[in-house]
Amino acid sequence: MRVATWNVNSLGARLPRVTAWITDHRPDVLCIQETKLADDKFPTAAFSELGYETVHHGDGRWNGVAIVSRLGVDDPVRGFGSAEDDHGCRIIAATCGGVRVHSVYVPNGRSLDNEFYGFKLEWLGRLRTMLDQTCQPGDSVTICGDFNVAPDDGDVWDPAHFVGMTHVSGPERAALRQIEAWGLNDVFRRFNPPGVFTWWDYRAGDFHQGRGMRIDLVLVSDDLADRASAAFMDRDARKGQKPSDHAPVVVDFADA
DNA sequence: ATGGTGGCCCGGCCA
Repeated sequence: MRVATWNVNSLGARLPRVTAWITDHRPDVLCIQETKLADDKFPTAAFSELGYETVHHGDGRWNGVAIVSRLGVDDPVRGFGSAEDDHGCRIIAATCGGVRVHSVYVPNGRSLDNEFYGFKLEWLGRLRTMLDQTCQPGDSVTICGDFNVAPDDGDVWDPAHFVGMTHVSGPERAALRQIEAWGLNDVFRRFNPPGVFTWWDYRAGDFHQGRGMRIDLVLVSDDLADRASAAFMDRDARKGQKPSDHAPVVVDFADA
């Protein structure tokens, strides 16, 4: 099974690149973030033509998350599955080939003194609570998406540059560890050294200068972690005309 | 350097 995650920064602007990428890499499941589409504008047909089913959770201009799967999209849940607001369509779940898949777009947080930083920490806490309430230890589970947190200093181009900023702060990293402590593994690092990034600011030539961060993660339960056979970031997808500012992350699993 | 670029959709927000 091949699982991928990609923050496309507007599926409307990126659809040709996304369908071409799917054709080239044939993921079984692709989690998409920042579709920036309302549900009624989601390009279902473009994916069904490629053999994929989809579920989407979006209300228009901001955020929006989707799961694209050729292993089914059973029991979809939009948002946190409760009355709690997910702060603008930032999480969707579905079961794909027996694996409970979550596509997440964690709030950015803006800055440590901004109220949105508090929302970010709350949101990460709610993600852990949702796991406790909807998944059982022993289930096959993955949470894929743009976490807007770099797990450790090897995941940013210059730790000194980020002192006092979001994405690297202690509380964010602690909240991420609390999610992993449910029983999830950041398997990418097993196959890649520090300094392999997934996001580069559009500005100032950051991509070409190597000034990036690894904030797009594929977290998997122990059974999946045991079967992980490869993990890579597709740098080519960040190149060329009209790229997203994120590259896709791909993890392969041997059959059970 | 409070810059820079890109997406939304047309003035300003968001990343």
